[in-house]
Amino acid sequence: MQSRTPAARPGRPRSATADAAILAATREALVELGWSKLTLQDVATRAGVAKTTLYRRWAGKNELVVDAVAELFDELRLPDAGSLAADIEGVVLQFAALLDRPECRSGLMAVVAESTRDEPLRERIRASVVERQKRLVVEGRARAQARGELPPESDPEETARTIDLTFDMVAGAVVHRTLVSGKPADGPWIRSFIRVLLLGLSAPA
Amino acid sequence: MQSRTPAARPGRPRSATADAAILAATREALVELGWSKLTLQDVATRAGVAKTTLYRRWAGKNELVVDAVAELFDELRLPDAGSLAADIEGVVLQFAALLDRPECRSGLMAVVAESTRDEPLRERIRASVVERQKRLVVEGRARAQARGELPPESDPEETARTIDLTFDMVAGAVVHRTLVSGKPADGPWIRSFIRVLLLGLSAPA
DNA sequence: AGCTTTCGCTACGACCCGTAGCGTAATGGC
DNA sequence: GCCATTACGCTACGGGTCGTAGCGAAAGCT
Repeated sequence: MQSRTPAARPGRPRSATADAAILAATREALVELGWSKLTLQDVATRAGVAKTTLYRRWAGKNELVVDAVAELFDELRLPDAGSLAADIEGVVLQFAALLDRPECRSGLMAVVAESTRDEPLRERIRASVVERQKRLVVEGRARAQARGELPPESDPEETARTIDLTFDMVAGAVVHRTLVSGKPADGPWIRSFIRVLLLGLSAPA
Repeated sequence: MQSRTPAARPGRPRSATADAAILAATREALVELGWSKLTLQDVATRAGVAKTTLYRRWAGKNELVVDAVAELFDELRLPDAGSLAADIEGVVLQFAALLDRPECRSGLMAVVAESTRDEPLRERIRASVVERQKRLVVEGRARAQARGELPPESDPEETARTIDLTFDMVAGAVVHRTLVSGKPADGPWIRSFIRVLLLGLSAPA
């Protein structure tokens, strides 16, 4: 994602091993210390590299944590469970498991908070974390429409709005349940959530 | 909320004026600096008090910011607009306006992130911010059931679960839309959100 | 008055930040 | 193989914040 110049430059290339060690050390420090007490000094020591190496690759703590957390979201997959409700349940279970990991809990919300006053950081989060999640919504929605479980749409703008709305409702509810209410997004909760999402609050129990 | 001892202690009482000045200065610093660059040094100077006074009243930055932000949530009211959809729209509009204020954006998410590794802080947020919002859901739900817009429930445990779910879905969606997706929770968005919330995604357009 | 608590002020050691400079290691171009 | 170029480890630095301690003065309660 850095650019289209994989190795066009002369000179000694950057160590990919160091990159992986630094990101792993960052997650380790997030687990033990949390975001606010995490220092680049400490991360460098854990990773076995010099502090200056960190500053050569990342602008600061925020960018480093975004990259470290973003790797976790690579694991998200959309299972084909046969029905829309089952597909959503599968994805949300994975998402809830991610939010259960301490390196994700403390890191993700912190950088989102920072991104409210840092537009480049917001864009970095959008590209490496949010977009990866939203793609699952797009695929799941396409499948459901093909199965006739969701009403089709013709207007592309209306479709984009519906996808955005669905994404904000699903991700927002799970995040709020987990991090604000502080209760687990487990199977029973997810199923009642999906019922409301698909049928609405007005539907009888 | 501190205890049942309003002025039972002898000696010089704490200055209520200083309290208000400190909380206002905290919000001002949040707007100008954001959470991560906010220092208690700076807040004390803005408020015209000594730094040591801050440490006598608050354990640290997190607790101070929670109290400063919590005051903003006092403004939330549940208007009686005649229908459930209109009531929700009124509340969500207020909530979106709150999240539009920079002192709220940067402060609220940051302390929520911190609360993932600080149980007392989580409880402080729950009591002074979350509970205040949830009460709006409880009232709105009661009104809607009285009007016959929502199915009644007999099991009190089931009722509590439904209220929690509704709260997480509403607050989560608005927060995610505003802070993660970075788009405004304006009138059109709110109305399409309410449609899905009440009728579900399966409902035809 | 006398007691108690708060307040402003100063000072302190500890820590982290972000950068600079140096010598050395590793690679690509010739 | 040689050289230019870049990455790396290391050390050191000024500047800033943290959280605490100690002091004398101020302000309220009884």
